[in-house]
Amino acid sequence: MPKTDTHMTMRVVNHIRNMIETGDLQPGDRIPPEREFARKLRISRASLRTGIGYLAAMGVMDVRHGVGTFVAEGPPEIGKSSLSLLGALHGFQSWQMFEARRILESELAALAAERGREQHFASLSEEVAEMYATVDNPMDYLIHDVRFHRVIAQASGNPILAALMETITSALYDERRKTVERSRDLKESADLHREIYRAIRSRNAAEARSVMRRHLAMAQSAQEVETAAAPSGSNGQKKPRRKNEEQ
Amino acid sequence: MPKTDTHMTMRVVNHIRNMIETGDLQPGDRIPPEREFARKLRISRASLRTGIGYLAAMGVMDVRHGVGTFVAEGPPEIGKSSLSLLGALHGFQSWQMFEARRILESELAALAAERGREQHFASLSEEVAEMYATVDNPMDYLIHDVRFHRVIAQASGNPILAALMETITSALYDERRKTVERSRDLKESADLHREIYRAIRSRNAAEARSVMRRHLAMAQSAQEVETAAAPSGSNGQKKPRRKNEEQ
DNA sequence: AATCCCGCAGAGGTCCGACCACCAGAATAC
DNA sequence: GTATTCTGGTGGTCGGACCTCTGCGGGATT
Repeated sequence: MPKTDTHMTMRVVNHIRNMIETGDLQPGDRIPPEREFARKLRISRASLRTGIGYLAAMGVMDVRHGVGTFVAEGPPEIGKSSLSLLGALHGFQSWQMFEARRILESELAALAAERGREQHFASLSEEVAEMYATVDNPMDYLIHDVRFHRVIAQASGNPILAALMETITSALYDERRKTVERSRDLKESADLHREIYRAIRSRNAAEARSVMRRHLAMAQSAQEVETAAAPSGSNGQKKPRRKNEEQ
Repeated sequence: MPKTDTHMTMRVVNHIRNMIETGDLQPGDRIPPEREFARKLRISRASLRTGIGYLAAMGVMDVRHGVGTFVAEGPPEIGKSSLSLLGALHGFQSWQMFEARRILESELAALAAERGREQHFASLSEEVAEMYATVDNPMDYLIHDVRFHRVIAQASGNPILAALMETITSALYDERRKTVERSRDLKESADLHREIYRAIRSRNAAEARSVMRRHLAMAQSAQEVETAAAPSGSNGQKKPRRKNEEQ
């Protein structure tokens, strides 16, 4: 992709990329209004917009109608929405997502045990408490469940891994939301989370990794059962016709 | 962000997403010409283009000037170029990328040992041979190095993990290309690759994982040395907070 | 004086219609 | 027969008109 040339869109992308790399632009900063910026870059507003659109699609820019265009803030997100699209496109299977998640999160938990700080432990503890408090309300439970895992990702001290995890998790989330109402063993799930929390807090990386693995394996089978019980097959897989393939 | 709402761009994205999910569109298929498609969707060509641009940025569509617009083919790629951008934006550090890579690839190697097929083993063997043949030509060596790892990803049987790995790898690749010329211990590197290959072929998952870890740890320190020897610091962190000015 | 509401200004969103650049295959020239 | 040119179709860029949304300030209301 190292073509600085033609393609207005790349010109815009590279220009902004430059501004970011030199520090002229930082997260939260606002870029000039489209009309003005376009004039400054000597390109049409339309072209500028395609470039901005490109960056926005990647989550690097945040465009707010009627307000302005900003450099994305907050935790980095990688192609969040794209995974589900790619999934539909290439027929990703549910077990593959779980496998990926299992690998990422178990290591994330181990890292969190090694590097986590008091503030993270506090958040984890709080989320666990909330989970116990909402075992009878799957919807609310799910929220704290997600947050718990997100805190672990932060505690790992590796934003890249955290971003990758978020990518997978958000793809699984929609699915999960549809079936969570049928969940039964939330108490058991909460217990496991508590175990994970304890392992991390006591800085026992191996234990944290192991329990996390167990938790996700259980979550996977639970999810499969709940999905199977669902009326219409909502996802998973379809094998229509493929033409030729291979690589 | 599952809103069918206004926003022409989302209308387009959802429409195409639908066509993909129902199987009307498959990898390699071509969508109608912009003018025609826009008419069919009752929107302007500009809006259609915005939506297509969005999908193209995520790697779901492949737009070819003068030819047409196609659904992406080949192995899925997640926000490939985005990671380096996000990296610049959030100050990802080199060690974080290596850590992520180490975690992903070691597990990938283990999976490959469990699920790899004869055809994968053959490719791996071939790449190893090529590596030995190019120990004196870093540039060429690098090509086979990358391919070797890619074959392992394929052999793992999990396209999601493969895509995640590709995301990280491509971000490291640029960096690598700049310093590879100074590499010295390619022979040693080739030996390690050979070890990995053997472990995978003998279906020794634990060994594959372990050697891969060792290999990547070594690659990391080599990279650090080579980078340090470089003239100007190319990455890492920057703190300037200057506004105004530009270009 | 404090509050509420409306309208303005500025930002992004959509559209149109013309024209440019590119690619592939057909028609033509050698 | 091969090389060259032409041509039709497709994406890419342009600019400039008009719409919609948001934030905010000033006037009307209480």
